[in-house]
Amino acid sequence: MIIVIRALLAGLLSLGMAKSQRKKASKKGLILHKASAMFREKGFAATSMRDLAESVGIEAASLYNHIRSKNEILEAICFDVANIFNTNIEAVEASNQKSITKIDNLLRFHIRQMIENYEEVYVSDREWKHLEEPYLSNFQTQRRNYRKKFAAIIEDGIARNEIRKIDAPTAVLIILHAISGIESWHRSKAKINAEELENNMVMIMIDGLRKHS
Amino acid sequence: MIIVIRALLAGLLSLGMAKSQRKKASKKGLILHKASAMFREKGFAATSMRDLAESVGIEAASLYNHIRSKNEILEAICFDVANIFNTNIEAVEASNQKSITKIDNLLRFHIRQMIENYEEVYVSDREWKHLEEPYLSNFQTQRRNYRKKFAAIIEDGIARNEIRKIDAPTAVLIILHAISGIESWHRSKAKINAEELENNMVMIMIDGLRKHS
DNA sequence: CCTACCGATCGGTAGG
DNA sequence: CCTACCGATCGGTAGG
Repeated sequence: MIIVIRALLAGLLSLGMAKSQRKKASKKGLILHKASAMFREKGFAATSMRDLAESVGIEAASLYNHIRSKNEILEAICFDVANIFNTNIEAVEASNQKSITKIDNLLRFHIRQMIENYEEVYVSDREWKHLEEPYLSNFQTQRRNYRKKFAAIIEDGIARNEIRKIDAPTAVLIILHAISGIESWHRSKAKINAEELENNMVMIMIDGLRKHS
Repeated sequence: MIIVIRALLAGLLSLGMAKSQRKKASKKGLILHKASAMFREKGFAATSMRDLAESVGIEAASLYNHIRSKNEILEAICFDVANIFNTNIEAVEASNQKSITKIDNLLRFHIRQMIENYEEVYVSDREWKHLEEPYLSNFQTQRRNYRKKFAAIIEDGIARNEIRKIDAPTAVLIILHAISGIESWHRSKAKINAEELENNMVMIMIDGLRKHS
């Protein structure tokens, strides 16, 4: 239990740190960050340990002084990100806010994570299929639980008459995937800035496209 | 030009056919369909030609009597899907409907394609990064153009006062990614049926989550 | 952290 | 469509 909390805090801290700090913190941290960038760019399966070693600036064999295997790298990335989101949704759940505000908060947290912690969040979202057992099942369970919590908040909002009558799991699906669209924004040199992007996304998701005149 | 039109029609026809028909049509068709399923499940890079051959029921070497290379398979899948969506958006563009109706149509077309033609659409959306030049650049250009056309329809809706004042490219980003969320629905044995899913998605995207009482 | 190297597997070809 | 096989590259280890 203590170990879980420590791992969670470590994850929060390392991902909250500025990039330079995170990199300098340890060689392992540098490896994880370089790996995130390469896994996002080329995919986990298409990234070789030799590719990764080159971007870190050492020989492939030397990587194994810091990590046990290629899969361990993916595990570290995926579970760090999962911990961050789990911690946040628990805080939001526990707060005494209106449902629509809770959703607004979750939305903005997701968007900011996607912008500030881009490579890791992206990899966690798209490459987790390459995890091996028992990590794969563990991750899938966490994912399912997160969505259930999110859906419960929406259901609650419907019951309180703050949110229109929709299928909550479908709404969660849409929201989570919509946010992953920031990937394209991130890559396209952003015509609009991060704040505008966030406000636009929240507005579209919460109030929709149609103008109610 | 004639070749382009033929390829386009062939794509439309083969993807419009029932699965049994498509499979029987040719061994190449069977290979493409099995490849779509495997590329979706494991990713392009993690799928070997030996895996694919086994699922088709022949030896790996025999695949090369029907296709030229592993990459050619990905090209066939990606460009078939791209053609289908390009053809549709051109038809929608040319129609004389209200902007909000055009968007509704595009949304429903995407959702239906994602449901009926799941493996291929998914692969085209997530695995195109593994295309090689010049196909990669060609595909990216088609993608960019599609989004521009979609954004132009939204801009038009804003100008006509049918759509609220939002950043159109951001809206396109959200919409396209939101729809790819159907992947999760598809895999999760659907608590709600396809029609309900479609209506829920359209309602959420067009009118938002918040209830305007 | 490196050199040297392992067995396994990859995409693909030759020849029938 | 198969058997037999190619060179290249993979993740990872031994030993220093």
